[in-house]
Amino acid sequence: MTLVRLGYVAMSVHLENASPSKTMTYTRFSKLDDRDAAIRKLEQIAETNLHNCLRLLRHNLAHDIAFFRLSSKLVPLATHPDLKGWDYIQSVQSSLEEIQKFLTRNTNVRVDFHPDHFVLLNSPGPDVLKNSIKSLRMHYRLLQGMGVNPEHRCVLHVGGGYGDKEKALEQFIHNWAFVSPDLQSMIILENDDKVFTLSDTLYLSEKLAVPMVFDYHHYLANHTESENWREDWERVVQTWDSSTVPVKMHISSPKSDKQFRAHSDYVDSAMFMDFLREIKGTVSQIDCMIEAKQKDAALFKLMDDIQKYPEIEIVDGGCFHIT
DNA sequence: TCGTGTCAAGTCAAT
DNA sequence: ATTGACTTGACACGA
Repeated sequence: MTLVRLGYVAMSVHLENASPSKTMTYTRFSKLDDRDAAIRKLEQIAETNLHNCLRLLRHNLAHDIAFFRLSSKLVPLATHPDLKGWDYIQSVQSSLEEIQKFLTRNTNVRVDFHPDHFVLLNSPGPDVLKNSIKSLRMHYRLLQGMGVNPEHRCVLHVGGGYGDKEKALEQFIHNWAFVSPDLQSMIILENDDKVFTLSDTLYLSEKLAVPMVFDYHHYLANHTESENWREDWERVVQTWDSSTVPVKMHISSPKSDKQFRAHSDYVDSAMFMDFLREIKGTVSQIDCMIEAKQKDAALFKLMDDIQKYPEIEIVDGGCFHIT
């Protein structure tokens, strides 16, 4: 028997006016004459985002959803070079504490981050690496501010291929040494849909002792003939052995045959069931992050779709057993 | 209030 | 060498 919890990404299609990603672009910021007022505006936006984030967590609680990806755009321009010295954490301290209170009361809730795709740890460019580390530091501070243990809370892809995949993998290992241990401990790695397959990512995960997030959709889009995810599944699970959080994976469905890599509105329940039948019993618990255009609506629909299967025993709105 | 264009980021394919 | 696609949500602006 395996306990499965479903989660969704950053924003709700049901909760209105609750964006956690409101922003101000640098172009607009730089056009404002009063810099102090502009920074106060940024702080207001950040507070609104964090407040909406808390509203989303409450919405999730009301629907028994205990797994959630936080937006990486909570604090606009936090890592911009022109805002060096801005103590953005201090400015949103009270909002972070509100979230901390919520998470302290609801210790079963798992939150994590997936930084935008320009956070690249295997880049051969020193500036790209430096900016990536800066962004990771922001994620780390936000987690700390929310009272969340940052360990294994941040999903990254391996990065760019740079025309030589083997070299790019070794570049990751090389660059890893420049990432401080506290940031290293925050990271988990995911196979991607164009360059780094399950095997590639597993290689890094095992070498660097970083848990691996298996993305089934990416696997379908990007794997070699010799690869069969079932053969590697035990190794994926083992990368989580020393973690304090359960095994995590990503679930999504192709938009179409033509746009196979793009995310569909909803998750195909038959495909999901096929997957679950293969892995049931191999782990006691697995958290599945649903990456679908319809966000929480896709989660609700999937819960609804799978209840008809006899091996599924619904626990609550976002959680079930498979036997 | 609706649709269209712009904004950020880095990589990569195309020209 | 430069440009545009890719991706995604939000904002600016004009109708």
